[in-house]
Amino acid sequence: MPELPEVETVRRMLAPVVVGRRLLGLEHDDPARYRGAEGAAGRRVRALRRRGKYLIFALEGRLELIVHLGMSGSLRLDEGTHTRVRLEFEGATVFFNDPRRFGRLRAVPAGDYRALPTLARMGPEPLDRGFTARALAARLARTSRVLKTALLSQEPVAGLGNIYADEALWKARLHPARIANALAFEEVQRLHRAVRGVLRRAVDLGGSTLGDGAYTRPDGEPGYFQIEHAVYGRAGEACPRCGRTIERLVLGGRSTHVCPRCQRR
DNA sequence: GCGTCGTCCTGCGCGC
DNA sequence: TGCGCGCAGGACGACG
Repeated sequence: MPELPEVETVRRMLAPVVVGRRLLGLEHDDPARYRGAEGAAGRRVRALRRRGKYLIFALEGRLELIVHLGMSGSLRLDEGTHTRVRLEFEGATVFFNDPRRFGRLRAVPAGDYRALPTLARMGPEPLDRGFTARALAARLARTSRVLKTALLSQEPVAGLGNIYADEALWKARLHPARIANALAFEEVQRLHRAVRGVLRRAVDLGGSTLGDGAYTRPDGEPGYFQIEHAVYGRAGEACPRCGRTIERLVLGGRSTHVCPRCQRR
């Protein structure tokens, strides 16, 4: 499923194709789901940005086309079997492929994210220089949720989904059911390092491509970070750090993977 | 204001 | 082989 590394990979590949080009039109057959996205048509793309898991087409006239890939969405340069939206640019067509229809497209005035509360409340970009352990600690201190749920909310830090939250917590040796505002600063520092390390490495490898959800890059090629997953999707296998069997539990309704020895409550 | 839970949607794997 | 069921997942609105 597309999280920060996958969305960043898409952004890097798509930017040379669309930036500077005019979005001529936008075709879809689901007005309820993609309502308002047509307002983006006719405008030139000034930049293609990413904020957390959101792709932001910055258009002329201070408008933004916001794309969230949901759990199964991809932006492709070839038509797939589940194309939901066709974005016609000058000289190129981009296909929004989304089997499970969890993805969203929306045109909004630049910076006006009232209709997108998660984007409006989004925490700092983890790979930015300004993202420090202190900043993470301050945001974790605001909530009494368990760590896993807190991280998935996008509020302590942007861009983590189920895969990278599990991987980062394992790397930081923190149990996902720990209470966010009860961490020692030294533990927050470990989490801060782990989040950045995991995401940087995943961006370098083009993200994760798993059988289910089947994220691919715009050119149809897979990412390779799944080969390095330590715990996600590996219940029953040996922890790569200590050899203990990895367990699967459910937190906040999401499957969660832990090493019971490395990650103590 | 905060946290939790149900809902959206569809492909896939499993059991019968 | 074929059918039906349950699960997976991110964001968001409803509710307590």
